[in-house]
Amino acid sequence: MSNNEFKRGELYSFITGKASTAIARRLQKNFKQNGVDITIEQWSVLYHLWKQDGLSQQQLCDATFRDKPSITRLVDNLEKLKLVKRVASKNDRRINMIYLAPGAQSLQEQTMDLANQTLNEALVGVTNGQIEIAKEVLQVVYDNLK
Amino acid sequence: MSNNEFKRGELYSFITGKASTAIARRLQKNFKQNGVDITIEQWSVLYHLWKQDGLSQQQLCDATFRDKPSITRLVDNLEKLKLVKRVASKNDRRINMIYLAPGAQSLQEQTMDLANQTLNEALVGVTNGQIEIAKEVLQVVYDNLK
DNA sequence: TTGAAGTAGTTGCATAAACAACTATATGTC
DNA sequence: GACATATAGTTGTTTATGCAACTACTTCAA
Repeated sequence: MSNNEFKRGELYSFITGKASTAIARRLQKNFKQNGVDITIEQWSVLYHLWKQDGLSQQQLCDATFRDKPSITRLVDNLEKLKLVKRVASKNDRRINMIYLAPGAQSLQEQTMDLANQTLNEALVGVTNGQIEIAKEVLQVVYDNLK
Repeated sequence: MSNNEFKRGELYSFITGKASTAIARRLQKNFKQNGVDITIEQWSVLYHLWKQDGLSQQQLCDATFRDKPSITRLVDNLEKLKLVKRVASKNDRRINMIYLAPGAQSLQEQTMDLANQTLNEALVGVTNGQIEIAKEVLQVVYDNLK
């Protein structure tokens, strides 16, 4: 028997990810209350483009841990909102490069502040040491399964 | 400035819950490979009914951290699969009590085993002490936001 | 006892996810 | 060069979520 085996009663919250659901909902609410009309999923795509503009859809799949149809449709919706644009690559005509549109620039600072603020609300009463360990565990879980 | 403030680069995985997404996907895959044809969300409802049969839809909302429309539709689908049944309460005619149907009994042991096995795959290389701290942090986050 | 407020559940709509099947383009090998 | 294989992206279908608006029933208070 593995020494990591969970007692049955403890399974549920790990698998269902209640905490990250709660953070995402709170961030969505904070976006809305501040007049930011995008979804968390759309924001997660913009987040990676703010780090590096001009990624292919496949690179966005890898960065956001989503499959290709999901990114196709998120980019569809972000294009409708005029926050990104698709540009066909000249080297490889299969590839769409995704670039931030002017409207997205103004969202960066505001949404990053709201995200930091939301995490601070979430982490009241948690020490930095505990946060480090939790992050480590979640990273190992992710690496074990990916 | 809060001493819990995250550096920007660390925001993303906490908010998007990559680890719990990965666990849920792996469990879904393990269900499928073993011929268990239900979704993780449906399983999460059954999970609570196995702990206590005969819960109202509202109690399922609280237990699974979902809103009422979500539970209405999950119960709709579980009823179609003949895994649960709705029974109108006689005391309070607003309430549907949800009971496990015979087909659900046989799933309990198998899916619980698969869930434990999935968690063990996920937690390879993580110590019990780290798991305890991670669980604590996630619980505090949840309590801070709910 | 009746009218207001609260609670349980449902329905409609928009967004998103997973999976399979598909098109178009590129690459690598004979 | 031609064909097999791989890669990038799209589309269709089913399931699920969040929010708002709604119905039905219950409770509470004047």
